[in-house]
Amino acid sequence: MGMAGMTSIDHFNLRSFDLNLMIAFDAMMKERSVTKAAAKLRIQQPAMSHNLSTLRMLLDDELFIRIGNVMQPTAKAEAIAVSVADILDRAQSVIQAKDCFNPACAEREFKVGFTCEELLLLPDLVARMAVSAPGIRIRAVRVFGDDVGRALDQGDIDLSVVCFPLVPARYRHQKLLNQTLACVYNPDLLAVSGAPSRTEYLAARHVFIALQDDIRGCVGTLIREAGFDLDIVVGVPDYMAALEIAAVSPMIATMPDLIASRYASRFGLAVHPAPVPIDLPSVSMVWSARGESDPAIQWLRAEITDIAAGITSEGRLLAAE
DNA sequence: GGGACTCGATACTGGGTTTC
DNA sequence: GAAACCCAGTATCGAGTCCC
Repeated sequence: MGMAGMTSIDHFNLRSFDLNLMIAFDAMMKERSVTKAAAKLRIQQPAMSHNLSTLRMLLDDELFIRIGNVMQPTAKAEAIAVSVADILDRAQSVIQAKDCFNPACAEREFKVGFTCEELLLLPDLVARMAVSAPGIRIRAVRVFGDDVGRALDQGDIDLSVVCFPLVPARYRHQKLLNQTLACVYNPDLLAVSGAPSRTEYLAARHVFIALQDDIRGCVGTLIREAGFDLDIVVGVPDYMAALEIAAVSPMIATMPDLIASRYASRFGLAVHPAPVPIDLPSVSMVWSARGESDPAIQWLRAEITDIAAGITSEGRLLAAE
């Protein structure tokens, strides 16, 4: 055994350290299974097991402990995981750096996760690409909560645009847009003149965006937590459906002001600030260390940031009221 | 409780590469 | 060119879990 006597990290240097072990470690952190990590790296399970045992010897730590069917990382594994992922991302970017990203001639598909903000940013992004980056394709993916981090880790998405405030510290993030709460309704169907009073708002029937199980959705839940009990009749999975329902029914649709001010006029709907004191979380962009160093993703981030800045500078219909 | 199944670890082997 | 070494493969075992 060539490494006989090499029992701790004190006894090796980078010259003797197989950097593939870092890839193995990273795969274990992401898959939490020797078999799955092996499949991910396209090697057999014993080879992966051997990699793990080598890592255990070199780092003088169990690194992963089997608990049930899951290989749980130890405190030491957790402590070094972010640094290892960062090193691998940087190495990848160095290797890819010679292919300097040129959007005008690049052929690439980006996978972008959205919780529900694609209507705000995607149309402008696609319009820009049609002119300046015709070889770029965008695949929008629906993501929620913890799925964002998982999808970023596994490379299922290149970056994500989210509207919830909790972003794990290991990911980079940037605030794109502040938003307030708006309500829209068809003035021909709902007996409200001008901006609805709080009494009128609370007395109305409502349609909300409900992306998951609860008919109230995130916004409806915020409103209830603020002490307002609304008669929510319909929960729909997208803004366009809510707008269409509000257009043909005597109902109020409540949604972020940026969506409302952009799309309500197409349905002949009146737009006003929602008369409930709710602070909506801002819209943020989240990406991993890979997105930090990948020139292509850097370009995409810059495009999205620029579009968001344009939306902000256009002025806020509701803020002006 | 016991059998079936899953999954990780270990022993051994063979192919490819490196070193002398 | 032969020996040493490295790496990943197969075969097998044991521990844990699931399900009847």
